[in-house]
Amino acid sequence: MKAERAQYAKAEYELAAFTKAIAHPARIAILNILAKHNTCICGQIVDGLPLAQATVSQHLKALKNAGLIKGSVSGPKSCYCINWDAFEAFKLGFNQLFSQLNTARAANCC
Amino acid sequence: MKAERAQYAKAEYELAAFTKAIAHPARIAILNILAKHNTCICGQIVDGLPLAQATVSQHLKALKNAGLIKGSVSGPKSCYCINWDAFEAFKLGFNQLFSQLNTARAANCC
DNA sequence: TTCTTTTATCGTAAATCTACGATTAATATT
DNA sequence: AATATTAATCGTAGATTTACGATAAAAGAA
Repeated sequence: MKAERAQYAKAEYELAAFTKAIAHPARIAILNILAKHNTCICGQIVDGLPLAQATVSQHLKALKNAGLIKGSVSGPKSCYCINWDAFEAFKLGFNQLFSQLNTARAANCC
Repeated sequence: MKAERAQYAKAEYELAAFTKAIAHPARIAILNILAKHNTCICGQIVDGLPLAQATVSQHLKALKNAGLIKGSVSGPKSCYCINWDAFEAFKLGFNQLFSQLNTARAANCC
């Protein structure tokens, strides 16, 4: 792999990180579960997924690292919920990047 | 790896596929270039990226496979442009999945 | 204290991704 | 026809991701 010798724009890195975090059906399913509850839920996530507990924990970690969910662990229980602010930030970044959408579209396109 | 024994919702697969396609700064940079031109551009993409031609071609292929860009190859030249319809579809799916955003947010959250 | 429950972490195997140089393919150009 | 240009494809090395079982940790219940 190339030694990351050149760069992209900051916004590009950020959007890539965000989309990478949700680029897996299991993680989207987790977000769905959290969104439906719209409150902190403790456990119950593993039950709704076709994955081993360790794997779900791993996915949760990924989502948390990306800032998409918030979680408070207290002893044997963990509570997770969606970090809506992060999603709003993403929405903004996404729209900024592709603001042309819904306005002008190329007519002379393939 | 588990033998994919269980599934997620169709919408979850689709959104995951979409986000996976743009989960890389190089591919977002490509989309940016295309969005700025807002018309078919032939080549010029490699020049704007810190990657080898083969790698860029690979990324273009990924974007095309995901349906995010359209491309017409004619001999030694290739023309690419953004498939805006796909982006609108994504926007829809994304908002569907997280429609709670901007409406009710959990007060009793972590 | 000992057991149970819940979840994170460790170690690891297999799959996928990312990058590259080299080559091939398809046209233009000379 | 021979050469040059442009971009796709091939083969491949190394990194990352994804999944799992096993284990550890943390706290409540017995």
